[in-house]
Amino acid sequence: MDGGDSRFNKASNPYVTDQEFDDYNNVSSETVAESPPSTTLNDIKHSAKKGRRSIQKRVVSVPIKDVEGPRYKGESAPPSDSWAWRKYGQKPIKGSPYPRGYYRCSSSKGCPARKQVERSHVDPKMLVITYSCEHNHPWPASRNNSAAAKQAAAAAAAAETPTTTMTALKSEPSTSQHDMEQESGAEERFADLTDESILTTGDEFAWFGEMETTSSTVLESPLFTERDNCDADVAMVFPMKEEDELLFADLGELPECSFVFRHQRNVGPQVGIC
DNA sequence: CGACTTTGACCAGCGC
DNA sequence: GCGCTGGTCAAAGTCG
Repeated sequence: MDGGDSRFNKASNPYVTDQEFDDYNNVSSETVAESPPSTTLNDIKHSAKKGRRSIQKRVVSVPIKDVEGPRYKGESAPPSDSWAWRKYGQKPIKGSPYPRGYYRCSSSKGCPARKQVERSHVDPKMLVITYSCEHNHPWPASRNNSAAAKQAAAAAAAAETPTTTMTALKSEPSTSQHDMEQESGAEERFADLTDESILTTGDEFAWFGEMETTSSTVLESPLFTERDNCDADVAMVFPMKEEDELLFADLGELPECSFVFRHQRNVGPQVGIC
């Protein structure tokens, strides 16, 4: 559980607070079907309900600015990615003063993707979003069905020269991150990205090319990383442009940065830094 | 009117 | 086996 510190580095990541770091160490993310319970992770055990499904989880921690939208007066912020999420429950969580909201993907019928949104009890300014999806679940083919996606596309059209930074870490099972980076060339792949670069990482992200001009939008969905299964790992960070902030103002919170953490079998968590 | 949120109840897994 | 807790369901209410 100590690997990945270098990636989850507070020194290099201004948004990683002690609390976040602690949260990461405790509940960062896990693959339920594969998680080696070497430590007593109560939160994980309770939240994962392992054995129920073969699901994978991913924790995204985002800073909160003004998350309270007109319809969202609860403790937790609404989803802020490019997919439609429907809230289906809310529960107070033991040990946390903030309730946890349960959201289900409504971008497409039968989409099993879910996410849990809760404020970090140690840092109320941070929002912890836990994505989960069933293993081998085929993600919806068309993500433009959602209204949010359409608005994102509209924003994309408005953005002339998007400044997009993308950090993608796609791992292969049983490979170290170093090997992974060398093999996948993730860094090299994006090293020479320019403002006009089309962000593509293969078929998995082919759809992303359609949305790559959404510059400012922080896309942080499981849909983002897997289409055919939940094995890929991606951390993406999109700096927010001012004009885009205006465009997205009525969509609720669009955090400037997000961090996608995930444990690998032998790698540890990944982190995207903006 | 449809889509969504809210909220209480119910169910299932886990620890003791 | 029991109690605790998290996750989900479903009815009712709200909003655009």
